[in-house]
Amino acid sequence: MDRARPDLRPDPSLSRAEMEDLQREIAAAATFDDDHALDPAAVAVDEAPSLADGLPPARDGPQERLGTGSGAGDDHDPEAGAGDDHDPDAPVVVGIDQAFLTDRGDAPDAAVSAAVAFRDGDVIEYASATTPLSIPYVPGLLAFREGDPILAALDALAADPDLLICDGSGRIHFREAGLATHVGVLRDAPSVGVAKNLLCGEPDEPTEERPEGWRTPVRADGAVTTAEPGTAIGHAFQSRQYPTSKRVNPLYVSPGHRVSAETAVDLVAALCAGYKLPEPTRFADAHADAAKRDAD
DNA sequence: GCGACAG
DNA sequence: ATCTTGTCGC
Repeated sequence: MDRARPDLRPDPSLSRAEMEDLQREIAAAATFDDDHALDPAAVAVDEAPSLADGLPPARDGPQERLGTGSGAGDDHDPEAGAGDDHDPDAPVVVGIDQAFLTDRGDAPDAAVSAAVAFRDGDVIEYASATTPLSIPYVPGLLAFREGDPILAALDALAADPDLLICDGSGRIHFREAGLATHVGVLRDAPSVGVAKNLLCGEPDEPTEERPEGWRTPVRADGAVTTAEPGTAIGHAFQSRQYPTSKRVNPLYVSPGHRVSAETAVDLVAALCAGYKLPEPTRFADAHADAAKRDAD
């Protein structure tokens, strides 16, 4: 069945009031439960792949990738020709991140979106797309600035995502409709939001100086207008910590769509392999930067 | 009116 | 997010 909702696209030309109304529709269409039995153990990344040798060539030429409806984007397959895939039936996890092109004279600012697909701990595909930006960043309305660019990168990806890891909030949002939730509902794909800063809500416990692996629920506060105060909407998660130097801040993980707050953190924990960011996000971040550098 | 606010 | 070298610590 096709439950994707392309009609709920985060159109940047909407008025602020219309954007907020659309987010309430997104939240209503979203589900913050585990309908999709995604087992964290099935997507776990045990050993962090090397960022150095994992990235695609600086400049991608025409791609002979079949399967995706073509796109305005460049992609690359690092394993082409080298058949060392492990479990071809394991779930595909896609990390997404953006880099930005600004102050380019006449050219408008643009977002360089990267999507990197992982399966059974290995990178199986890279894709990216450059999209002009029409509106500025406004707290709470991030999906209207980065949504279309993200969808363009996903369109350039041949792999079919079983889980999307977005950079930003999901349910931890004023109307429970953050970037991860918006993208997840549009594609009807399980999604999780991973943010480096807390948008709203209140952690159950102080987050300072916590050991690696520590987590605490983030509950709705007065800023979350669509949920009863106290509702668990995500978690603060200490994904990495140095033995001596105590400086790493926790990640703020929340459900995007079709995943519970508990499973969302479990999935992110399983996707972390020694670095602060989960591997799919770490690779998407690096690929977006590389694609940006190569922009002419 | 003031504060708070993902990327 | 972005502008950016060195530098402290494991």
